[in-house]
Amino acid sequence: MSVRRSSVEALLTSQELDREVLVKGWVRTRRGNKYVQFIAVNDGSTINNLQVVADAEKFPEETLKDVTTGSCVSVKGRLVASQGKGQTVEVQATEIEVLGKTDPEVYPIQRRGAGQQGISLEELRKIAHLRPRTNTFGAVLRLRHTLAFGIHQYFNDRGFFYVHTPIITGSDAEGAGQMFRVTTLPDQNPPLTEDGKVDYSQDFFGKSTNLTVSGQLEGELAAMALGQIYTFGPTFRAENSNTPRHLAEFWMIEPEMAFYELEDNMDLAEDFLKYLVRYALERCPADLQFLNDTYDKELLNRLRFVIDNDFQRLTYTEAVDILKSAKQKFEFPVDWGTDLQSEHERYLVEKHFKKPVILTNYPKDIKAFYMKLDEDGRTVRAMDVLFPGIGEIIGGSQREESLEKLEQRMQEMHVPAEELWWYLDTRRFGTAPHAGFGLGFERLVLFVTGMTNIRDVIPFPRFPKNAEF
RNA sequence: GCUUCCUUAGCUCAGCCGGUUAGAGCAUCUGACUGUUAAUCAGAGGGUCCCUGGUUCGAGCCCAGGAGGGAGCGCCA
Repeated sequence: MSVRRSSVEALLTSQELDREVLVKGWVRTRRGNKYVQFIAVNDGSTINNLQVVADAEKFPEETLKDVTTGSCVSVKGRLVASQGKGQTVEVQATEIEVLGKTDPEVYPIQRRGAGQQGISLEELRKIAHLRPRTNTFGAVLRLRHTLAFGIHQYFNDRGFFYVHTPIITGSDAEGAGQMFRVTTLPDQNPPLTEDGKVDYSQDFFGKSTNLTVSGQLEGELAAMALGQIYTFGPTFRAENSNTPRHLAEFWMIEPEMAFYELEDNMDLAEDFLKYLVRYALERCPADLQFLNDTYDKELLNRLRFVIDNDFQRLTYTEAVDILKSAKQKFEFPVDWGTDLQSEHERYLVEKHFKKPVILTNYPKDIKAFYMKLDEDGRTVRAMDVLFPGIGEIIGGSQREESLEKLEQRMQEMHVPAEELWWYLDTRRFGTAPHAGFGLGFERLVLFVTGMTNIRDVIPFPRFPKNAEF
């Protein structure tokens, strides 16, 4: 009778010993002597490896020769209590088949030796197709999955509906940055209009189209019918941003809620982030422990701290006062009316309050047209959630529900109202107070994994001058 | 886009004031060892010193330009 394949995770946590098992995975290391060989096998189900023990005499020399770091093997054997000290169980192999060989002279991911640093994260970026086979990227990708799943879990449990907003958009008025053009017109000699410009009326959609920079405007449409919704999809920014916190292609979560005001929005954002951190701690303890031990000894403490403490809430105006009376000297001056610099945000989060901060009620001139004006007419009901190390993780606001005020803001900020006639219709027909925010998914993964470069928390990062793989 | 730093073996890095044939650890290969744990021990192979040009009797090292990468800043999530 044939034995079903077990995952490494299932075998390592199994209470049923002394039974026949089948396991398949990739070889991390092999060591031993001419009599006994130890093969560390990993199949991605867990960060931990399964130790396969092979009596060298029972296997042809050619077989064991091909069991090299990076090769793929299928092993049948007996799951037994380990005689060695490093693990509780191991597999005594009876059959080993090499499913895929690896030339160790060429395979770039080799184990590192004692006291060695090993391959760097920068080097691994050049081999992004193989880096999931490392402990680090296995841990990061499992955490990424877990967080994505947790997001759906959170919203589904609370009656939010998942809405798919378009990835190709016909409006370039969203104002969230440079966009990538989508076209099927030929690169050579595209059709031109009479005044010599490219004639997009002959393009696929009959107009100029781009990749989305945000699903928010469409999300608002859905919220004004379904009540509370969220989007979770890819987002594209053609900005030439060269930092460890920006990608040209990233994933964003954008909840939008009818009848929510700014306070409700903040409550949701804070509860949501705490839920996700807790979710990751509960589901991925081994991966987080590895990241904590390997990269950042404060990671687990920081995650627990976020769960256990209220976020500090204050207005932009209060923040400016704190910064102005701060003893620290800033490279850029603090002035009411100008946007805060990274150094200012970092001071508030990392030095002054030493906890996540929610800044609200920014001056209207530095925020988007759709944010609701405060009574005083100077500020808007915006909120930014600032986290240590990564800065703005969430940006959101209560939306302007008054048609007249919204139209006036659009005029002031030169947003073409005719292009957004459909957006304005929500204010024209049964408008309601509503609010929402955007969470950068990779920034969340950055925070939870303790990685320091956003290019290391997405499988295949897209950034200026880089679209390999 | 701006500022700044970096680029030497598969990887992580040394390389003196510009001076013969460019080094180490790990990895890889060969051998030894009957239970290893980032195995150990012995040996071997492995280099377009990022590219182009210049200065010099002589350049890994100095100069100029270019490419790639990191970090900081801007833009933002």
